[in-house]
Amino acid sequence: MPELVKKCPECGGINLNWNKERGEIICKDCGLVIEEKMVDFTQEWREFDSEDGERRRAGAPMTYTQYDQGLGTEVGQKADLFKLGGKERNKFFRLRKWQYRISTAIERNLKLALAELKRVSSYLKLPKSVEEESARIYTLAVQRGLVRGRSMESVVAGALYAACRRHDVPRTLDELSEASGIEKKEIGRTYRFVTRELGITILPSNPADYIARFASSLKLNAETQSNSIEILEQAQKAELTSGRGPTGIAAAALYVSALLHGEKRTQREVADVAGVTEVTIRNRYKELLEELKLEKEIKKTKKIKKKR
DNA sequence: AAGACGAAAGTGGTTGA
DNA sequence: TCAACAACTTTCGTCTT
Repeated sequence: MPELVKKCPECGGINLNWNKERGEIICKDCGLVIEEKMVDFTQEWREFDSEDGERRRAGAPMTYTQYDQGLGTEVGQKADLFKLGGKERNKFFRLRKWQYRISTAIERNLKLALAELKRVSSYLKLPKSVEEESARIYTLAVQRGLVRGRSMESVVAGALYAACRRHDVPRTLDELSEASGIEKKEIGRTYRFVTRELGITILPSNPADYIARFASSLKLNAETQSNSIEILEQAQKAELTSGRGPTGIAAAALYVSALLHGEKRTQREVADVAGVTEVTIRNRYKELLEELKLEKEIKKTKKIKKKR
C-alpha cells in the first residue's frame, strides 16, 4: 500500500484516505487533496520521451513544491480562479509565474534523471508501477534539494531500490548496482538518506519475494520453489528470520529445497544468484537444519541417490 | 578436482550511552 | 558523538565426495 505521505501538510492530521482509482490521497480532517497529481505526473514525464520537443508544463508536479515554497495550496488549481477578484487574480498569476521559474530548473534535472531512470528500469525489467513510483520519489527528492551533493544517477538508483521494495518486488543492491553502474554502498547510502528525508517508511522485505526470481535463474522446478516457500514459513515461525538478511534466508531455503528434490545446486551457484556468499548460505542452512529437523530428510534423499 | 565446511579477521551499519 | 555490537564478507586451510 504505497503511502508516501504520512501526515497532512496542511493540518498535520494522519487520517488519510487513499483513493486508488483517482490516484488521490485525501486528508479526512481538512479535506486537502495531497496526492492528486499521482496520475497527472506520470503522464507528464512520459512525455519527455516523445519527440515533439516543446511541452508546456501545466504545473502538475508543482504540487510538491507548493508546500515547500510556502505558497498557498490554491495556487495552480484552476477551479478557484473563477472565484477570485481582480487583485487576487493578479496575485494568482504572479505566483504562477514564479512557480514556473522554479520549475524550469527542476525540469531540466528531471528530464535527464527520468531518462536514466527509465533506462535502468527497463534493464531490470521492472513493472510500470515501480517505474512510476520511483519517478515520484525522485521528483520529491529533487524538489527538496536532496540531490545536491550527490550524483543524479545514485539518487535515481536509490529511488528505484526504494520503489521496488515498496511494491514487494525487491531487487538486490547488487542488481541495482550492475544496472546503474553505481557502487552498492553509494546506492544504499542515498537510498537511506532519501527515504529518511522524505519520511518514506519501508518494511523489511520478505524473503519469499525473492524466491521466484532466484528459483527461475537457477532453473529449479515449481515444486522445489513452492517447497522452499514452505521452508521459509517454518523458518519464520521458528523466528529464524528476524535480523537476518532476507536474501540469505531465501537463498538457504532454496538450497535446502533443491537438495530435497534432487535438483542439487552448489552453494556457489545459489550464492551467486542471491548475491550473498557461500558462508552466509551455510550459516542459514545450518540453522534451518537445526530448527526444522530436516537432517533425516536430507539423509534420506542421499540414500535414494546412492541406490540408483 | 570440486564442493562443502568452518575459523578468523575485516567491513559498514545500527544502537545506546 | 563514539564505542560496542550483530550481520555479513573475505580469505584460507581442511575435510568430503
